Amino acid sequence: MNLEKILQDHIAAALKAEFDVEESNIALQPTRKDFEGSFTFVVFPYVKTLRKSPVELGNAIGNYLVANSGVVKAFNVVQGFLNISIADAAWLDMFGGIFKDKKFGQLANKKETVMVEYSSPNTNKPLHLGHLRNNFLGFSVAQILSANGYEVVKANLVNDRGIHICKSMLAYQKFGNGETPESSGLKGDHLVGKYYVEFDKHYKVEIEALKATGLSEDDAKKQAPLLVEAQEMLLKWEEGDAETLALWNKMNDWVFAGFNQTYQKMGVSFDKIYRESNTYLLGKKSVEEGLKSGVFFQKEDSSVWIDLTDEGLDQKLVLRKDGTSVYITQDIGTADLKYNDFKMSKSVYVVGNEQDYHFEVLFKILKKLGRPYSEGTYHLSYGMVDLPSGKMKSREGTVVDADDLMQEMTDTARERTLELGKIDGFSKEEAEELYDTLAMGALKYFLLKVDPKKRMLFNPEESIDFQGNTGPFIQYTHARICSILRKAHEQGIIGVATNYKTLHESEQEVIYLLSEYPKKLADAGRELSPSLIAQYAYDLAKAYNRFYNEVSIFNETDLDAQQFRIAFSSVVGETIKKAMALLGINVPSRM
RNA sequence: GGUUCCAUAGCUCAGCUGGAUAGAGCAACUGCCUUCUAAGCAGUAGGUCUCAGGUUCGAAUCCUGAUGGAAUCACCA
Repeated sequence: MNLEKILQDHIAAALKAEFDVEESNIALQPTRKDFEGSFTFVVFPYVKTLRKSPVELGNAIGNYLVANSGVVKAFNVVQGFLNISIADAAWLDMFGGIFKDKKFGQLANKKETVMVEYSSPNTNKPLHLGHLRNNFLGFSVAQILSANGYEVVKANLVNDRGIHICKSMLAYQKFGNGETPESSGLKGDHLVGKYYVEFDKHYKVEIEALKATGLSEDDAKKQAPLLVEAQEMLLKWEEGDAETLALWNKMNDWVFAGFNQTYQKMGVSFDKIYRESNTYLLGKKSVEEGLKSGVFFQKEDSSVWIDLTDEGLDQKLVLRKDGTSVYITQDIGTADLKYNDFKMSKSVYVVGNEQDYHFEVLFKILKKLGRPYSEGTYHLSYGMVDLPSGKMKSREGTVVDADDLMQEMTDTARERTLELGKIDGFSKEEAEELYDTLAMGALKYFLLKVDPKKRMLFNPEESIDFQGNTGPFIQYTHARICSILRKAHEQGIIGVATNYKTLHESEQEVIYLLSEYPKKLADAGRELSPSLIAQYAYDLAKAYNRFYNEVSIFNETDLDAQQFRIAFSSVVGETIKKAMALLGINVPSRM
């Protein structure tokens, strides 16, 4: 049982015993640094009802705690704030519990399945910085939910068909000259992306030419031969035309090979891949069903709609007049498919906030259709990654490519590491692995430490830091701890938690943070927010570094203190490792 | 124009269901490596929490309005 809970119970008991007040919700907060104490209880709310002064109240509760709780050493009352100091023995007792608990930080099995869908790339261009945020977020949220006791299914719904895919196919057919990843040395996804850009280039020329003949911009866009041809290609694809399918398969294979390489470097993975080429026809049945039950209605031109005006939204099309699907139609069908596959109680869609409206509509439709799983659907809507110049735009060449960025990070990590010159004993492979670990640590931490809901800024002119509130800072702390543990092992010093008596202030602060880990994990799971874990890992590393600087281990003459500090360091190291793993970040044992 | 979201130090970000003198990092400045890894530690400086009202013992946090910014409002996905 943690101290906070013990205190809350005793404060409730104190209120009952001293003032006959029933209070079930006792809110504690960490004591501000400028005051003596660890936890603070605010007594203001009771001043009015009990007609006592804040000081009187604080003293009464404080005295009760010292006399009865068994964990409170002292207290002070400043204005309406009761600051509570915890006895060292109680801290150490709690630490002992954490030290023994091999499964510390793994919450109880919830016996529920959650799906986290993330990544969801288009197979017509390579991944960029925005996708990195998406992938890191999705993977991390999956890890966090898993540690919260859920069975997690990581899903990826790949958008591998549609007019945009045909655009790159067409451009390749016309201008590709049989280029392959092998012949050009270009990664598959980049090669395909090149032809997507190529399409746009020629398309624009055609539009200008048509405009010169007097057509309006809109008409020119619709009538440009390349676009018409792409649309014809899409029809052929849907009809199953062999030649078109062969090209589609070939180019998709290239893209998937490229993506897999990128996913591997990113360190993300999936349990289930859905492809839109297999799901795009789903949902039509649901529309028919909804039409019968009156959830949808049909207009004169026979297109099908849903009226969401009573929900503060608009009317929304769910089936075209020619009977073909729109985006949301297949999403309805895919939602059913996923549920049939996994029967999950929650389904998280990690998709950018530009699609807020889409998901609002989708979830309302699922609810109106009476889907049993609709209550568990959640759009994890994350903010865009902006550049100083604003939004990334592929047409203006301002897109930050994922592969390039990861490579640059690795180069920077190599440079920094070699400058510091601390890895003399490393083999070439070990060194490369370290650069990779540090590079991805810096990048992932940078993207995950920010609240997912908020948009964030990335400045390509400034390299991502390796110092301060960063991934490498936390990784460094872990490496330091490993170094201590190696030395302790050499000297035959064993970690023992029980015999130590008097805590250094920095030790107490770290124990407090350790005890908060399960709560932080639960918070992060509830909020689906890796940033809470990132912040926690930083605070823990920071507090440990202070201890490291102020307290010696190997010069300590008291054996009990020494053994405690070894136990203590190993728990901090393990906790840092676990927290970072929740972010998808590895920690090195030397750097 | 309608809807939704955002605004905290020069810059990038924290700030939990309202609590004390609003916190980190970067950048600037000052100390600390003959001692467990200085990718570290300690310190200085930096704020009208966009603005104006309101709610109350108490507001960066809740409410209203204004200003500035973003997203979205396709028979695109």
